[in-house]
Amino acid sequence: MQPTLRIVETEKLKTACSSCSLQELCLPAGLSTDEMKAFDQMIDRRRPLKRGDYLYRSGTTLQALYAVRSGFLKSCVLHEDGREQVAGFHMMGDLMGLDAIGTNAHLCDAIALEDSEVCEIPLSDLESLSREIPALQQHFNRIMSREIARDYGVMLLLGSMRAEERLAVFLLNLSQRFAARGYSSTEFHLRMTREEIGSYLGLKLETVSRTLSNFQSQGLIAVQNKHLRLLKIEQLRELVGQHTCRT
Amino acid sequence: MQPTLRIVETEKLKTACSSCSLQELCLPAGLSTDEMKAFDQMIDRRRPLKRGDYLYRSGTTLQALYAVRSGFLKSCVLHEDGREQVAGFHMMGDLMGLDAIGTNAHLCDAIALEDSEVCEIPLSDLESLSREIPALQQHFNRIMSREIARDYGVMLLLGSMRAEERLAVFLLNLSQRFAARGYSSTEFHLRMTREEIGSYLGLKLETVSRTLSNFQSQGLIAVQNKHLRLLKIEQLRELVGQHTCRT
DNA sequence: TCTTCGGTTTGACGCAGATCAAAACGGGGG
DNA sequence: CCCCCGTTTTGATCTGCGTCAAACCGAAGA
Repeated sequence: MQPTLRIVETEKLKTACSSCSLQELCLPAGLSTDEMKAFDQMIDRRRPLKRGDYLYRSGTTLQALYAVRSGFLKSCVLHEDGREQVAGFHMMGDLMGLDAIGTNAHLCDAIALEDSEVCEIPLSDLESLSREIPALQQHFNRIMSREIARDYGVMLLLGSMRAEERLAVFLLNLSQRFAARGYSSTEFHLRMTREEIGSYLGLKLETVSRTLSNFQSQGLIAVQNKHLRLLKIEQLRELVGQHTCRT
Repeated sequence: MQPTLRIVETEKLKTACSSCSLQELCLPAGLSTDEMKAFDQMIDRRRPLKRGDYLYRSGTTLQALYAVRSGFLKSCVLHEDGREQVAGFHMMGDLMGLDAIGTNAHLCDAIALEDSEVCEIPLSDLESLSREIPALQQHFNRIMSREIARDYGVMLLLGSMRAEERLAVFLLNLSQRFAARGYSSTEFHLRMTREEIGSYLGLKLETVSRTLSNFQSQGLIAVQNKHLRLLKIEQLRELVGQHTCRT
C-alpha cells in the first residue's frame, strides 16, 4: 500500500458527508445510506479559507455551490457606486451560491469572516444526481425555498422595523441558529463588526453600537466587544413588534 | 361526440401551455414539443381571480404553485402585530408560491390587484415531471434562483437607498418587466396604490406621492393618478446611485 | 513594555422622511 | 347628473437615525 493512497483515503474519509456531523442540517439530509454514498462521491473537494478570503466574487461565473463546513462567512451585494449591503451571514451547514444559478454569475461577494472550510458541490453533478434521488431533489428545492422565505423576513425587517427591533430580531435569529447547531443559544461570539451588522440591518454602525448599549443598560443582554450573552430572551422577543411601526 | 366532451376539449386547448403566449417567460420555457405536451397535462386548471381576491393566505398549506396568466397581484408578508410589507408584485409569466415549498405553508398573502387568472401547477407533479425532463428541472432551479437574486436587489434597495433612488429603481424595474412582456416600457398603468408602493419600498405613501411629484416637476416622468409615462429614462437611471448613501 | 491601528463607544447636531392635518381628486353607484 | 368615499396631493411640524467628531479600547507587532 502506497503512502500516497493512504493519504487520499484518509482525506476522503474525513470529507465524507456520511460521516459529517452536519448531516442533518446540510444538503444530503434525509438520504439513505446508499444515496449518501452516491452523494459523497460528488463532493470533489473541500476548500479551506482564511479570514478575509473571498469564496467567490460578484460577477464571476458559478463554479459550484458551497456547503459551509466550519467557520463563518458573509455575502454582500454590491452597488456600482461602491455601496455594499450585507445580504446574509452563513455558518456550518448553510448552502451558498444559490443566487447565481439563474444567470450562472454570482451577484454577491462571499467573504470569510473567520478561518472557514467549505465543501464544493458542482451544480451539474447535483442536478444529475437529483434526477436519480427524488429525496435529494426535493430537499434541494426546499433549501432554495427556505432562502426565499428568509429573504422575505429580511425585507419585512428592513422595510418596516425600527432600529431596536431590527437588532432584537438579529440577535434572536443568531441565537436560534447557534442552538440548531448544538451551540449555546444564550452566549456566543459575534464574528462580524458593528459595521457589518449595520449593513445587514440597514443601520449605521453608531446606531448598532448605541442600541446594543441600550439593551445592555436595560439588562437584556451583556456585551463586551464581540462576546455576547442574552440575558432576557423573552423580553427581547416582546420588544419586537410592540412599537408603532415606522412604515 | 358529446357536447360535454367538446367543451372540455376546447377548455383544454385554451389552457394549453403549448399555445400560451407567455411560453417564453413561463415555467415550461425551452421545452421541446413533446415535453411541452407532458407539461400541459400537468396543469389541471386555471383559476380566475377578481380584484381583491386572495390567491392564498399566509399560514395555509401549499396546494400548488401558480403561474400568472393575466392580471396583476401582490404578495405581502405579515407581522403578528398587523404590520404588513409588500414583498413583490407579480404579472403574467411570474411563478408564485415559491416561498412555501420549504415548509409547505405559505408565509405571505397573495392578493389580486386587478382581475387576474393563474394556472395551478401541483408541486408533486412538477417534481416528478422534472425528473423525466432535465431541462424542466434546470429551468425551475433557475427560476427559484432568480427570485433569490431579485430579493437581494430589494434588500440592497431597502437597506441602503434614499427615497428618490428607491422610486427610480421601482419605476425602471416595472418598465423593464412590461417591456419583456411586449408592452410599452415608457407608458403604463400602476396597478397598485401609493400605499402599496410605499410598503414595497419601505416608505410612507406621502413620501411616494411627494417623490413622484418631484420627478414630474423635474420633467423625468408624467404621472396622472395611476397613469404613468417615463420621459427621461436615462436620467432616472443616473439618479440611482449618484447620491451619498444613507447607510 | 510601548506603539499602532482597526474597531467601538459616546456626545452633539442636522436632516430625510415620518407624522399629522386638510384639501382636492376621481370613479362607481344611485 | 350628483354624491360619496377611497385615494392622492400638499403643507407644516416632529423625530429617529444619520453625520461628524473625539475619545477609548484591545489585539498584534516591534
